[in-house]
Amino acid sequence: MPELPEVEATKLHLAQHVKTAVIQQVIIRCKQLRWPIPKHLPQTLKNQRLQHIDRRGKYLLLYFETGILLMHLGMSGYIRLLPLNTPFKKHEHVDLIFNHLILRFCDPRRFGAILWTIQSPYDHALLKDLGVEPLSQSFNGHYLHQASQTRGIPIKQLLMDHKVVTGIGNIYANEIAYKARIHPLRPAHTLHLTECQSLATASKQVLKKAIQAGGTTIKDFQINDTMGYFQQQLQVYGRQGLPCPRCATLLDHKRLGGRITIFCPQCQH
DNA sequence: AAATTCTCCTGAAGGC
DNA sequence: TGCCTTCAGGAGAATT
Repeated sequence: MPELPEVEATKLHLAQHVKTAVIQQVIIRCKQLRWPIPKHLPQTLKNQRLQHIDRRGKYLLLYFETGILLMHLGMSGYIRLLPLNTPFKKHEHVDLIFNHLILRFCDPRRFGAILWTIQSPYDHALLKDLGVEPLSQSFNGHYLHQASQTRGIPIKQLLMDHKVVTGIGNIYANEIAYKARIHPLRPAHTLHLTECQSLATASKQVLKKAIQAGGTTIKDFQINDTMGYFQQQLQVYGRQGLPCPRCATLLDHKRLGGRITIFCPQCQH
């Protein structure tokens, strides 16, 4: 599912192929995503040039001349760039048709979003309370330690709290805790500064590596809903009951707020 | 304020 | 073979 690395890879992909392109037409085949897609979008976007593409957390920001298109991929969303006149399939809900290709938004489970805003996007209700970017310098051991002090939830859930640090979902939270050798169920306020530093460092390493893997995949236009960009590199996610790659102890798992949490009972403390 | 639960949706997987 | 039921998950909204 798309987390920060997949969204970042998508952003780079779009920047490479559709930046400065002009929209010819917008087709909405299904408008009911997480929220309804604004009805006026085809009319508003027609003939507008895509000026800039950005990312905040898991949100893609497409800057046009009169406003910004906010896109979120939810948990099953993906974007494909296709030749003009490519027939659509099931779940391919929206086409932004440029003069040289189609930007096609697909999302089987429809937890994604496509919204339009004319205000500063960082003042938008969905973005204004987001925490720091995990790859920025602001995200470090001190910051995480500070944020942990008042929280009793498991540290893994804190890593997934987008008001603290944005863009980390279930898969990468598991991977990060594993890499840092921190037990994901540890109450946040029990973590020492050095442990928070390990988590911050591990976060950057895991996410950067995943972005590279995603970028490689996307370059070949292989992007689709079944291919995991980072799947080959996952150490714990989806591997419950299998041996820990570090010490061969069988990986344990627990449900945490509805999310599967996998860890090595031996080498994560 | 912080934590928990509910909600949207579909496809895959498992049980009988 | 086929029809259930369960689950997975992002994250805002509603509750506790």
